[in-house]
Amino acid sequence: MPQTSAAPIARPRDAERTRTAVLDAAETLFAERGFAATSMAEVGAVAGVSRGTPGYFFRSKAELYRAVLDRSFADALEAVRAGRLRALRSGRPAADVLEGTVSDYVDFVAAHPAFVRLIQREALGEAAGIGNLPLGQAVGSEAVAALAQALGFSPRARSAVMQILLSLIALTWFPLIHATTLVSAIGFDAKDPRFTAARKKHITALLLAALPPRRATPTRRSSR
Amino acid sequence: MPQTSAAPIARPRDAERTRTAVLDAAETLFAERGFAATSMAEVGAVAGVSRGTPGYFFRSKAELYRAVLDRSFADALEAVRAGRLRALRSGRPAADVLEGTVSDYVDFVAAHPAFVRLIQREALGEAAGIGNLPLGQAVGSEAVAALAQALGFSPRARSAVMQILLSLIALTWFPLIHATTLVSAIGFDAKDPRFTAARKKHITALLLAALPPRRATPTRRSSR
DNA sequence: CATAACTTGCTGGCTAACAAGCAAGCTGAT
DNA sequence: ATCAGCTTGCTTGTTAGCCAGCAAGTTATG
Repeated sequence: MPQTSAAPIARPRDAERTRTAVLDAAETLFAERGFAATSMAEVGAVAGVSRGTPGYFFRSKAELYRAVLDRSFADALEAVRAGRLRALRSGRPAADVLEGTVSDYVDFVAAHPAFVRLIQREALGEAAGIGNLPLGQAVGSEAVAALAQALGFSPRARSAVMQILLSLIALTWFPLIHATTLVSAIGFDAKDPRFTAARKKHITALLLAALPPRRATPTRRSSR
Repeated sequence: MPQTSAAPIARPRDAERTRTAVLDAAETLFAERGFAATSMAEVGAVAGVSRGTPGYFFRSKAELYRAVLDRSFADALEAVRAGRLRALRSGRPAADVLEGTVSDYVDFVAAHPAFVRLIQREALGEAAGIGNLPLGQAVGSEAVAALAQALGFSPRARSAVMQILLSLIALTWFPLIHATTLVSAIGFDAKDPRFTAARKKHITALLLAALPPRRATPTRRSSR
Protein backbone atom coordinates (compact mmCIF):
# COMPACT_ATOMS: atom_id res chain seq x y z
CA MET A 1 0.00 0.00 0.00
CA PRO A 2 2.15 2.85 -1.25
CA GLN A 3 0.90 6.38 -0.82
CA THR A 4 -2.04 5.92 1.52
CA SER A 5 -1.53 9.28 3.17
CA ALA A 6 -4.75 11.26 3.48
CA ALA A 7 -2.99 14.57 3.08
CA PRO A 8 -2.20 14.79 -0.64
CA ILE A 9 1.57 14.84 -0.75
CA ALA A 10 2.37 17.12 -3.64
CA ARG A 11 3.05 14.44 -6.24
CA PRO A 12 4.62 15.78 -9.39
CA ARG A 13 2.08 15.69 -12.20
CA ASP A 14 2.88 13.25 -14.92
CA ALA A 15 0.05 11.97 -17.08
CA GLU A 16 2.06 9.16 -18.60
CA ARG A 17 3.17 7.90 -15.25
CA THR A 18 -0.31 8.08 -13.74
CA ARG A 19 -1.87 6.40 -16.73
CA THR A 20 0.54 3.52 -16.39
CA ALA A 21 -0.06 3.29 -12.66
CA VAL A 22 -3.80 3.04 -13.27
CA LEU A 23 -3.30 0.44 -15.97
CA ASP A 24 -1.05 -1.59 -13.68
CA ALA A 25 -3.51 -1.41 -10.83
CA ALA A 26 -6.38 -2.40 -13.09
CA GLU A 27 -4.42 -5.33 -14.48
CA THR A 28 -3.69 -6.59 -11.00
CA LEU A 29 -7.25 -6.21 -9.77
CA PHE A 30 -9.00 -7.51 -12.86
CA ALA A 31 -6.71 -10.51 -12.86
CA GLU A 32 -7.11 -11.08 -9.15
CA ARG A 33 -10.80 -10.44 -8.54
CA GLY A 34 -12.36 -10.26 -11.99
CA PHE A 35 -14.12 -7.52 -13.90
CA ALA A 36 -17.43 -7.46 -12.07
CA ALA A 37 -15.89 -7.66 -8.62
CA THR A 38 -13.50 -4.77 -9.21
CA SER A 39 -14.59 -1.17 -8.72
CA MET A 40 -13.10 1.89 -10.28
CA ALA A 41 -12.56 3.26 -6.79
CA GLU A 42 -10.42 0.26 -5.89
CA VAL A 43 -8.38 0.71 -9.01
CA GLY A 44 -7.79 4.30 -8.04
CA ALA A 45 -6.83 3.34 -4.52
CA VAL A 46 -4.31 0.74 -5.64
CA ALA A 47 -2.87 3.14 -8.19
CA GLY A 48 -2.49 5.75 -5.47
CA VAL A 49 -4.84 8.23 -7.10
CA SER A 50 -8.39 9.33 -6.47
CA ARG A 51 -11.64 7.56 -7.19
CA GLY A 52 -12.22 9.49 -10.38
CA THR A 53 -8.84 9.27 -12.05
CA PRO A 54 -9.30 5.90 -13.74
CA GLY A 55 -12.42 7.30 -15.38
CA TYR A 56 -10.55 10.40 -16.41
CA PHE A 57 -7.92 8.55 -18.40
CA PHE A 58 -10.07 5.72 -19.69
CA ARG A 59 -13.61 6.80 -20.31
CA SER A 60 -15.39 3.85 -18.78
CA LYS A 61 -14.72 0.68 -16.87
CA ALA A 62 -15.20 -1.33 -20.05
CA GLU A 63 -12.61 0.73 -21.89
CA LEU A 64 -10.18 0.39 -19.04
CA TYR A 65 -10.60 -3.36 -19.15
CA ARG A 66 -10.04 -3.36 -22.86
CA ALA A 67 -6.91 -1.26 -22.50
CA VAL A 68 -5.53 -3.76 -20.00
CA LEU A 69 -6.20 -6.62 -22.40
CA ASP A 70 -4.65 -4.77 -25.29
CA ARG A 71 -1.45 -4.11 -23.43
CA SER A 72 -1.26 -7.71 -22.24
CA PHE A 73 -1.74 -9.12 -25.71
CA ALA A 74 0.82 -6.78 -27.15
CA ASP A 75 3.35 -7.93 -24.56
CA ALA A 76 2.54 -11.56 -25.29
CA LEU A 77 2.97 -11.07 -29.01
CA GLU A 78 6.35 -9.55 -28.43
CA ALA A 79 7.37 -12.46 -26.23
CA VAL A 80 6.32 -14.96 -28.87
CA ARG A 81 8.33 -13.15 -31.51
CA ALA A 82 11.39 -12.99 -29.30
CA GLY A 83 11.14 -16.70 -28.57
CA ARG A 84 10.75 -17.50 -32.23
CA LEU A 85 13.86 -15.57 -33.11
CA ARG A 86 15.91 -17.19 -30.40
CA ALA A 87 14.81 -20.68 -31.38
CA LEU A 88 15.68 -20.08 -35.02
CA ARG A 89 19.08 -18.63 -34.24
CA SER A 90 20.01 -21.60 -32.09
CA GLY A 91 19.77 -23.89 -35.12
CA ARG A 92 19.28 -26.95 -32.95
CA PRO A 93 17.22 -30.06 -33.74
CA ALA A 94 13.52 -30.14 -33.07
CA ALA A 95 13.71 -32.07 -29.81
CA ASP A 96 16.15 -29.56 -28.33
CA VAL A 97 14.06 -26.64 -29.53
CA LEU A 98 11.00 -28.15 -27.95
CA GLU A 99 12.79 -28.66 -24.68
CA GLY A 100 14.00 -25.08 -24.66
CA THR A 101 10.57 -23.79 -25.56
CA VAL A 102 8.96 -25.68 -22.72
CA SER A 103 11.47 -24.38 -20.24
CA ASP A 104 11.18 -20.80 -21.44
CA TYR A 105 7.43 -20.93 -21.53
CA VAL A 106 7.07 -22.33 -18.04
CA ASP A 107 9.28 -19.52 -16.81
CA PHE A 108 7.39 -16.88 -18.77
CA VAL A 109 4.08 -18.00 -17.39
CA ALA A 110 5.42 -18.12 -13.86
CA ALA A 111 6.65 -14.56 -14.31
CA HIS A 112 3.34 -13.27 -15.69
CA PRO A 113 0.59 -14.68 -13.51
CA ALA A 114 -1.71 -11.74 -14.14
CA PHE A 115 -1.61 -12.33 -17.88
CA VAL A 116 -2.59 -15.95 -17.56
CA ARG A 117 -5.38 -15.17 -15.13
CA LEU A 118 -6.74 -12.47 -17.40
CA ILE A 119 -6.94 -14.78 -20.39
CA GLN A 120 -8.40 -17.50 -18.25
CA ARG A 121 -11.13 -15.11 -17.15
CA GLU A 122 -11.62 -13.88 -20.67
CA ALA A 123 -12.13 -17.46 -21.77
CA LEU A 124 -14.89 -17.79 -19.21
CA GLY A 125 -16.59 -14.82 -20.82
CA GLU A 126 -15.55 -12.29 -18.20
CA ALA A 127 -16.90 -9.16 -19.77
CA ALA A 128 -19.07 -10.40 -22.58
CA GLY A 129 -18.41 -8.55 -25.77
CA ILE A 130 -15.50 -6.50 -24.57
CA GLY A 131 -12.82 -9.03 -25.29
CA ASN A 132 -10.30 -8.27 -27.97
CA LEU A 133 -10.55 -11.05 -30.50
CA PRO A 134 -8.35 -9.68 -33.31
CA LEU A 135 -5.27 -9.27 -31.15
CA GLY A 136 -5.73 -12.66 -29.54
CA GLN A 137 -6.07 -14.18 -32.96
CA ALA A 138 -2.83 -12.55 -33.98
CA VAL A 139 -0.93 -13.99 -31.04
CA GLY A 140 -2.36 -17.43 -31.75
CA SER A 141 -1.45 -17.65 -35.40
CA GLU A 142 1.95 -16.11 -34.76
CA ALA A 143 2.64 -18.78 -32.16
CA VAL A 144 1.59 -21.59 -34.48
CA ALA A 145 3.79 -20.25 -37.25
CA ALA A 146 6.74 -19.83 -34.90
CA LEU A 147 6.45 -23.31 -33.47
CA ALA A 148 6.01 -24.90 -36.89
CA GLN A 149 9.09 -23.17 -38.20
CA ALA A 150 11.18 -23.85 -35.12
CA LEU A 151 10.28 -27.53 -35.12
CA GLY A 152 10.80 -27.79 -38.86
CA PHE A 153 7.28 -28.97 -39.60
CA SER A 154 5.95 -28.75 -43.11
CA PRO A 155 2.84 -26.68 -43.73
CA ARG A 156 1.02 -29.96 -44.31
CA ALA A 157 1.51 -30.85 -40.66
CA ARG A 158 -0.07 -27.65 -39.42
CA SER A 159 -2.74 -29.54 -37.54
CA ALA A 160 -0.15 -31.51 -35.58
CA VAL A 161 1.62 -28.30 -34.62
CA MET A 162 -1.63 -26.83 -33.40
CA GLN A 163 -2.23 -29.87 -31.23
CA ILE A 164 1.24 -29.59 -29.77
CA LEU A 165 0.83 -25.89 -29.08
CA LEU A 166 -2.54 -26.43 -27.46
CA SER A 167 -1.07 -29.11 -25.24
CA LEU A 168 1.96 -27.04 -24.38
CA ILE A 169 -0.19 -24.16 -23.23
CA ALA A 170 -2.61 -26.39 -21.38
CA LEU A 171 0.13 -28.27 -19.54
CA THR A 172 1.98 -25.11 -18.65
CA TRP A 173 -0.90 -22.94 -17.53
CA PHE A 174 -2.74 -25.48 -15.57
CA PRO A 175 -0.55 -25.84 -12.51
CA LEU A 176 -0.33 -22.09 -12.18
CA ILE A 177 -4.07 -21.53 -12.31
CA HIS A 178 -4.94 -24.43 -10.10
CA ALA A 179 -2.04 -24.11 -7.71
CA THR A 180 -4.23 -23.57 -4.67
CA THR A 181 -7.02 -25.89 -5.68
CA LEU A 182 -6.45 -28.92 -7.83
CA VAL A 183 -2.71 -29.12 -7.55
CA SER A 184 -2.83 -29.08 -3.81
CA ALA A 185 -5.89 -31.35 -3.88
CA ILE A 186 -3.89 -33.88 -5.81
CA GLY A 187 -1.08 -33.62 -3.35
CA PHE A 188 1.57 -31.36 -4.85
CA ASP A 189 3.01 -28.17 -3.49
CA ALA A 190 2.99 -25.79 -6.43
CA LYS A 191 5.48 -23.42 -4.82
CA ASP A 192 8.14 -26.06 -4.39
CA PRO A 193 10.82 -25.41 -7.02
CA ARG A 194 11.30 -29.15 -7.26
CA PHE A 195 7.73 -29.39 -8.44
CA THR A 196 8.35 -26.85 -11.18
CA ALA A 197 11.46 -28.68 -12.29
CA ALA A 198 9.67 -32.03 -12.31
CA ARG A 199 6.83 -30.47 -14.26
CA LYS A 200 9.20 -29.18 -16.95
CA LYS A 201 10.70 -32.62 -17.38
CA HIS A 202 7.32 -34.26 -17.46
CA ILE A 203 5.90 -31.83 -20.01
CA THR A 204 8.95 -32.14 -22.19
CA ALA A 205 8.75 -35.90 -22.10
CA LEU A 206 5.09 -35.84 -23.05
CA LEU A 207 5.45 -33.43 -25.91
CA LEU A 208 8.42 -35.23 -27.37
CA ALA A 209 6.03 -38.09 -27.96
CA ALA A 210 4.11 -35.89 -30.34
CA LEU A 211 7.10 -35.21 -32.55
CA PRO A 212 7.46 -37.39 -35.66
CA PRO A 213 9.70 -40.39 -34.79
CA ARG A 214 12.44 -39.20 -37.18
CA ARG A 215 14.70 -41.96 -35.81
CA ALA A 216 16.61 -41.31 -32.61
CA THR A 217 17.85 -37.78 -32.96
CA PRO A 218 21.48 -38.20 -34.10
CA THR A 219 22.61 -34.79 -32.93
CA ARG A 220 24.00 -35.13 -29.42
CA ARG A 221 25.82 -32.16 -28.10
CA SER A 222 25.17 -31.50 -24.44
CA SER A 223 22.17 -33.13 -22.89
CA ARG A 224 21.53 -29.80 -21.13
CA MET B 1 -37.96 -20.59 -20.26
CA PRO B 2 -40.53 -22.86 -18.72
CA GLN B 3 -43.34 -21.26 -16.78
CA THR B 4 -43.09 -17.65 -17.89
CA SER B 5 -46.81 -17.02 -17.61
CA ALA B 6 -47.56 -13.85 -15.69
CA ALA B 7 -50.69 -15.26 -14.11
CA PRO B 8 -49.41 -17.58 -11.40
CA ILE B 9 -50.60 -20.98 -12.58
CA ALA B 10 -51.30 -22.81 -9.37
CA ARG B 11 -48.02 -24.71 -9.14
CA PRO B 12 -48.16 -27.50 -6.64
CA ARG B 13 -46.05 -26.63 -3.62
CA ASP B 14 -43.04 -28.84 -3.40
CA ALA B 15 -40.06 -27.63 -1.41
CA GLU B 16 -37.73 -30.33 -2.67
CA ARG B 17 -38.54 -29.61 -6.26
CA THR B 18 -38.20 -25.86 -5.86
CA ARG B 19 -34.95 -26.19 -3.97
CA THR B 20 -33.50 -28.25 -6.77
CA ALA B 21 -34.74 -25.82 -9.40
CA VAL B 22 -33.02 -22.96 -7.58
CA LEU B 23 -29.85 -24.98 -7.24
CA ASP B 24 -29.89 -25.84 -10.93
CA ALA B 25 -30.48 -22.25 -11.93
CA ALA B 26 -27.71 -21.05 -9.64
CA GLU B 27 -25.30 -23.64 -11.01
CA THR B 28 -26.00 -22.54 -14.56
CA LEU B 29 -25.68 -18.85 -13.81
CA PHE B 30 -22.66 -19.03 -11.53
CA ALA B 31 -20.90 -21.20 -14.09
CA GLU B 32 -21.89 -18.97 -16.97
CA ARG B 33 -21.48 -15.47 -15.58
CA GLY B 34 -19.64 -15.90 -12.32
CA PHE B 35 -20.53 -15.22 -8.71
CA ALA B 36 -20.27 -11.44 -8.68
CA ALA B 37 -22.10 -10.98 -11.96
CA THR B 38 -25.06 -13.12 -10.92
CA SER B 39 -27.90 -11.68 -8.87
CA MET B 40 -30.30 -13.55 -6.65
CA ALA B 41 -33.14 -12.11 -8.70
CA GLU B 42 -31.74 -13.70 -11.85
CA VAL B 43 -31.43 -17.02 -10.12
CA GLY B 44 -35.06 -16.77 -9.10
CA ALA B 45 -36.13 -15.84 -12.60
CA VAL B 46 -34.32 -18.75 -14.21
CA ALA B 47 -35.67 -21.12 -11.60
CA GLY B 48 -39.17 -19.86 -12.31
CA VAL B 49 -39.74 -18.58 -8.80
CA SER B 50 -39.76 -15.16 -7.23
CA ARG B 51 -36.90 -12.86 -6.36
CA GLY B 52 -36.97 -13.84 -2.73
CA THR B 53 -37.13 -17.60 -3.00
CA PRO B 54 -33.41 -18.30 -3.43
CA GLY B 55 -32.82 -16.40 -0.22
CA TYR B 56 -35.56 -18.32 1.51
CA PHE B 57 -34.02 -21.73 0.90
CA PHE B 58 -30.36 -20.75 1.15
CA ARG B 59 -29.83 -17.99 3.64
CA SER B 60 -27.45 -15.88 1.59
CA LYS B 61 -25.88 -15.68 -1.82
CA ALA B 62 -22.65 -17.07 -0.40
CA GLU B 63 -24.43 -20.07 1.05
CA LEU B 64 -26.20 -20.70 -2.22
CA TYR B 65 -22.87 -20.67 -4.00
CA ARG B 66 -21.45 -23.08 -1.52
CA ALA B 67 -24.41 -25.41 -1.90
CA VAL B 68 -23.86 -25.44 -5.65
CA LEU B 69 -20.20 -26.33 -5.17
CA ASP B 70 -21.00 -29.03 -2.67
CA ARG B 71 -23.41 -30.76 -4.99
CA SER B 72 -21.00 -30.54 -7.90
CA PHE B 73 -18.15 -32.03 -5.93
CA ALA B 74 -20.33 -34.82 -4.66
CA ASP B 75 -21.31 -35.68 -8.23
CA ALA B 76 -17.69 -35.59 -9.32
CA LEU B 77 -16.64 -37.88 -6.52
CA GLU B 78 -19.26 -40.37 -7.54
CA ALA B 79 -18.12 -40.24 -11.16
CA VAL B 80 -14.53 -40.90 -10.13
CA ARG B 81 -15.57 -43.90 -8.07
CA ALA B 82 -17.65 -45.32 -10.89
CA GLY B 83 -14.76 -44.92 -13.31
CA ARG B 84 -12.39 -46.59 -10.90
CA LEU B 85 -14.65 -49.58 -10.54
CA ARG B 86 -15.11 -49.96 -14.26
CA ALA B 87 -11.38 -49.77 -14.93
CA LEU B 88 -10.64 -52.38 -12.31
CA ARG B 89 -13.28 -54.79 -13.54
CA SER B 90 -12.01 -54.61 -17.09
CA GLY B 91 -8.70 -56.13 -15.99
CA ARG B 92 -6.87 -54.79 -19.02
CA PRO B 93 -3.24 -53.66 -19.24
CA ALA B 94 -2.23 -50.17 -18.20
CA ALA B 95 -2.06 -48.75 -21.71
CA ASP B 96 -5.60 -49.85 -22.49
CA VAL B 97 -6.88 -48.55 -19.19
CA LEU B 98 -5.28 -45.20 -19.87
CA GLU B 99 -6.83 -45.02 -23.29
CA GLY B 100 -10.25 -45.81 -21.92
CA THR B 101 -9.84 -43.32 -19.12
CA VAL B 102 -8.93 -40.55 -21.52
CA SER B 103 -11.90 -41.29 -23.72
CA ASP B 104 -14.32 -41.47 -20.80
CA TYR B 105 -12.96 -38.35 -19.22
CA VAL B 106 -13.15 -36.29 -22.38
CA ASP B 107 -16.77 -37.35 -22.73
CA PHE B 108 -17.53 -36.64 -19.08
CA VAL B 109 -16.11 -33.18 -19.29
CA ALA B 110 -17.96 -32.44 -22.51
CA ALA B 111 -21.17 -33.52 -20.81
CA HIS B 112 -20.60 -31.36 -17.71
CA PRO B 113 -19.46 -27.96 -18.91
CA ALA B 114 -20.92 -26.18 -15.89
CA PHE B 115 -18.85 -28.26 -13.52
CA VAL B 116 -15.62 -27.47 -15.28
CA ARG B 117 -16.41 -23.79 -15.49
CA LEU B 118 -17.26 -23.66 -11.81
CA ILE B 119 -13.98 -25.20 -10.77
CA GLN B 120 -12.12 -23.02 -13.20
CA ARG B 121 -13.73 -19.98 -11.58
CA GLU B 122 -13.10 -21.33 -8.14
CA ALA B 123 -9.43 -21.70 -9.03
CA LEU B 124 -9.37 -18.03 -9.93
CA GLY B 125 -10.64 -17.26 -6.45
CA GLU B 126 -14.22 -16.58 -7.50
CA ALA B 127 -15.71 -16.04 -4.08
CA ALA B 128 -12.75 -15.72 -1.79
CA GLY B 129 -13.07 -17.86 1.25
CA ILE B 130 -16.29 -19.59 0.29
CA GLY B 131 -14.71 -22.41 -1.66
CA ASN B 132 -15.04 -25.90 -0.30
CA LEU B 133 -11.53 -27.22 0.16
CA PRO B 134 -12.24 -30.46 2.06
CA LEU B 135 -14.52 -31.94 -0.58
CA GLY B 136 -12.22 -30.92 -3.40
CA GLN B 137 -9.35 -32.54 -1.55
CA ALA B 138 -11.36 -35.72 -1.29
CA VAL B 139 -12.04 -35.86 -5.01
CA GLY B 140 -8.37 -35.22 -5.73
CA SER B 141 -6.93 -37.93 -3.57
CA GLU B 142 -9.60 -40.39 -4.62
CA ALA B 143 -8.69 -39.77 -8.25
CA VAL B 144 -4.99 -40.28 -7.60
CA ALA B 145 -5.65 -43.53 -5.78
CA ALA B 146 -7.98 -44.75 -8.51
CA LEU B 147 -5.56 -43.98 -11.31
CA ALA B 148 -2.61 -45.50 -9.46
CA GLN B 149 -4.52 -48.70 -8.87
CA ALA B 150 -5.94 -48.89 -12.37
CA LEU B 151 -2.54 -48.34 -13.96
CA GLY B 152 -0.89 -50.76 -11.58
CA PHE B 153 1.57 -48.25 -10.20
CA SER B 154 3.34 -48.97 -6.95
CA PRO B 155 2.88 -46.52 -4.08
CA ARG B 156 6.48 -45.48 -4.66
CA ALA B 157 5.49 -44.04 -8.02
CA ARG B 158 2.79 -41.87 -6.54
CA SER B 159 4.45 -38.73 -7.80
CA ALA B 160 4.41 -40.01 -11.38
CA VAL B 161 0.73 -40.80 -11.11
CA MET B 162 0.02 -37.32 -9.84
CA GLN B 163 1.85 -35.85 -12.80
CA ILE B 164 -0.14 -37.98 -15.19
CA LEU B 165 -3.42 -37.04 -13.56
CA LEU B 166 -2.55 -33.37 -13.61
CA SER B 167 -1.70 -33.61 -17.28
CA LEU B 168 -4.81 -35.59 -18.09
CA ILE B 169 -7.03 -33.00 -16.50
CA ALA B 170 -5.14 -30.11 -18.02
CA LEU B 171 -5.23 -31.55 -21.52
CA THR B 172 -8.87 -32.46 -21.29
CA TRP B 173 -10.25 -29.32 -19.75
CA PHE B 174 -8.34 -26.85 -21.76
CA PRO B 175 -10.04 -27.12 -25.14
CA LEU B 176 -13.42 -26.90 -23.49
CA ILE B 177 -12.65 -23.78 -21.53
CA HIS B 178 -10.82 -22.03 -24.31
CA ALA B 179 -13.03 -23.19 -27.15
CA THR B 180 -14.08 -19.70 -28.16
CA THR B 181 -10.78 -18.01 -27.46
CA LEU B 182 -7.49 -19.80 -27.70
CA VAL B 183 -8.64 -22.83 -29.60
CA SER B 184 -10.21 -20.72 -32.29
CA ALA B 185 -7.28 -18.31 -32.14
CA ILE B 186 -4.96 -21.17 -32.93
CA GLY B 187 -7.15 -22.23 -35.77
CA PHE B 188 -9.27 -25.13 -34.57
CA ASP B 189 -13.01 -25.44 -34.51
CA ALA B 190 -13.79 -26.85 -31.08
CA LYS B 191 -17.28 -27.95 -32.09
CA ASP B 192 -16.10 -30.12 -34.93
CA PRO B 193 -16.40 -33.74 -33.76
CA ARG B 194 -13.30 -34.54 -35.77
CA PHE B 195 -11.45 -32.13 -33.51
CA THR B 196 -12.64 -33.97 -30.41
CA ALA B 197 -11.64 -37.29 -31.87
CA ALA B 198 -8.21 -35.99 -32.87
CA ARG B 199 -7.79 -34.53 -29.42
CA LYS B 200 -8.50 -37.88 -27.76
CA LYS B 201 -5.91 -39.59 -29.90
CA HIS B 202 -3.39 -36.85 -29.28
CA ILE B 203 -3.88 -36.87 -25.52
CA THR B 204 -3.70 -40.63 -25.36
CA ALA B 205 -0.48 -40.63 -27.35
CA LEU B 206 1.05 -38.03 -25.08
CA LEU B 207 0.11 -39.73 -21.85
CA LEU B 208 1.29 -43.12 -22.98
CA ALA B 209 4.72 -41.58 -23.09
CA ALA B 210 4.50 -41.08 -19.34
CA LEU B 211 3.92 -44.75 -18.63
CA PRO B 212 6.95 -46.82 -17.69
CA PRO B 213 8.40 -48.35 -20.88
CA ARG B 214 7.58 -51.91 -19.75
CA ARG B 215 8.63 -53.15 -23.22
CA ALA B 216 6.17 -52.90 -26.08
CA THR B 217 2.84 -53.99 -24.60
CA PRO B 218 2.52 -57.60 -25.70
CA THR B 219 -1.26 -57.62 -25.44
CA ARG B 220 -2.60 -56.88 -28.90
CA ARG B 221 -6.26 -57.46 -29.33
CA SER B 222 -7.96 -54.82 -31.40
CA SER B 223 -6.12 -51.59 -31.95
CA ARG B 224 -9.43 -49.79 -31.32
C1' DC C 1 -66.73 -35.18 8.75
C1' DA C 2 -65.96 -30.26 9.65
C1' DT C 3 -63.59 -26.59 10.99
C1' DA C 4 -60.30 -24.18 13.69
C1' DA C 5 -55.33 -23.66 14.86
C1' DC C 6 -51.03 -23.85 13.15
C1' DT C 7 -46.95 -24.69 9.88
C1' DT C 8 -44.50 -24.12 5.68
C1' DG C 9 -43.66 -22.46 0.97
C1' DC C 10 -43.27 -18.48 -1.36
C1' DT C 11 -43.85 -13.48 -2.62
C1' DG C 12 -42.93 -8.52 -3.03
C1' DG C 13 -42.03 -4.02 -0.74
C1' DC C 14 -38.46 -1.64 1.70
C1' DT C 15 -33.79 -0.12 2.94
C1' DA C 16 -29.00 0.58 3.25
C1' DA C 17 -24.82 0.02 0.77
C1' DC C 18 -22.28 0.62 -3.02
C1' DA C 19 -20.90 1.58 -7.85
C1' DA C 20 -20.51 4.03 -12.48
C1' DG C 21 -20.40 8.05 -14.71
C1' DC C 22 -20.94 13.06 -15.04
C1' DA C 23 -19.80 17.73 -14.12
C1' DA C 24 -18.04 21.38 -11.57
C1' DG C 25 -14.04 22.87 -9.44
C1' DC C 26 -9.29 23.16 -7.75
C1' DT C 27 -4.13 23.38 -8.75
C1' DG C 28 0.36 22.98 -10.52
C1' DA C 29 3.13 23.48 -14.70
C1' DT C 30 4.34 26.03 -18.75
C1' DA D 1 -3.31 33.09 -17.74
C1' DT D 2 -4.22 29.02 -19.58
C1' DC D 3 -5.00 24.41 -19.65
C1' DA D 4 -4.02 19.61 -18.65
C1' DG D 5 -4.12 16.79 -14.70
C1' DC D 6 -6.68 15.43 -10.96
C1' DT D 7 -10.34 15.52 -7.16
C1' DT D 8 -14.89 15.69 -5.09
C1' DG D 9 -19.91 16.03 -4.88
C1' DC D 10 -23.95 14.36 -6.91
C1' DT D 11 -27.30 11.47 -9.54
C1' DT D 12 -28.98 7.35 -10.89
C1' DG D 13 -29.24 2.56 -10.90
C1' DT D 14 -28.51 -2.04 -8.91
C1' DT D 15 -28.39 -5.48 -5.34
C1' DA D 16 -28.46 -8.31 -0.90
C1' DG D 17 -30.99 -9.13 2.82
C1' DC D 18 -34.83 -8.26 5.97
C1' DC D 19 -39.56 -8.67 6.97
C1' DA D 20 -44.57 -8.71 6.86
C1' DG D 21 -47.95 -11.19 4.79
C1' DC D 22 -50.67 -14.50 2.20
C1' DA D 23 -52.14 -18.92 0.72
C1' DA D 24 -51.62 -24.04 0.47
C1' DG D 25 -51.36 -27.69 3.36
C1' DT D 26 -51.45 -30.30 7.85
C1' DT D 27 -52.79 -31.49 12.44
C1' DA D 28 -55.74 -31.15 16.29
C1' DT D 29 -60.35 -30.87 18.10
C1' DG D 30 -65.33 -31.20 18.29
